[in-house]
Amino acid sequence: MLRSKWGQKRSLDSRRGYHTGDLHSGAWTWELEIYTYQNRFRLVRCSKSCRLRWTNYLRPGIKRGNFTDQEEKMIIHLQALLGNRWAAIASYLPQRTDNDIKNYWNTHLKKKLKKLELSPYEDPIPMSRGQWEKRLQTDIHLARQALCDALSPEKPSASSDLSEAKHKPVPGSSVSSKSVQTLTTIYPSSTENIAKLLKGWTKDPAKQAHRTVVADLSMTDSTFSGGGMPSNRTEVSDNVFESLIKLESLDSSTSGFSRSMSPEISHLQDESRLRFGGDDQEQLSLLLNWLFDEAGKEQLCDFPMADNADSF
DNA sequence: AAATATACCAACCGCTGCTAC
DNA sequence: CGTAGCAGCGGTTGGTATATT
Repeated sequence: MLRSKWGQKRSLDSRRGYHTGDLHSGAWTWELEIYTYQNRFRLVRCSKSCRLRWTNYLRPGIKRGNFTDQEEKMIIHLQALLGNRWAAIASYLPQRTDNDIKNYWNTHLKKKLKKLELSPYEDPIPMSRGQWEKRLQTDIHLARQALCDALSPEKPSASSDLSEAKHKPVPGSSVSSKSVQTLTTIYPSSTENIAKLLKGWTKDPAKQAHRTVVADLSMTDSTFSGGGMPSNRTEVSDNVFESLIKLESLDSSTSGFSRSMSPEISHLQDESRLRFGGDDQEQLSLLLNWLFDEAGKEQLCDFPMADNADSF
């Protein structure tokens, strides 16, 4: 029988005398696999299939098997922040492929969350989906506010709101006064990250902006449909910032998360810390222009998410 | 033991963006 | 500027293993 797929299971491969693991450990080339399959089954794979096979299955360093609790939490958290952007989520789990994460989400986590209707943060006290969404939005609000303050030169008392927040923890929010302090400490590096990320954008703002729109339009969020998640360009861009901030916040609180953080992000952080050692305001002003002028239809500081959160 | 249902996940499909020409 | 080729992404499919009846 001519199989239409590479061989579904490792055990099946083994029964055929074909061990992907052997290829891993040896001097593997994907040409070898093409050769093997073509001679064994007389199949001709297109380059796309081969690339996919490589990136999702054969690439060295891919971790297989069950997801750990830590990984599971990260996926849930990142999915909430980034939506179904599996590639982006996978960048924070270097050993897992986007396909793996996507499958795991669709087959396990969706059901799990639906069944339990609990907070993905796994607080000691179970929380309903609505409560969890409210808390998430409040967290995002605080992070957004922090970013706004950090970026706004016209607001000398930049952290006033935040200082207030320190004294008045938002009910239901997981951002305690302690974590707010964490946010305070992570402003600079977050700003730097954003400026760094925008570095590419500044090369061709129109294109990058278009990409963002396209990316957002193609984004669907089954979990949070109608839950106040991003629905336009500005918000989705903000979401990236929020995720950065949030992730850094987590970084401060969970070393495991820090360890598994995307090497790219880590690199950006390191590099930007060096770059922004002085008064490199150019990047910052570009960022501000982008945030407040071009995308000024919806001001960053309007905090629409907060309004939504209040409506719960 | 056989039939059926369910779970899992590698691979497929269609789309978009980038690059080279 | 238009086009072809390629890479990457996310949704979906369908083959297989396992559980249940």
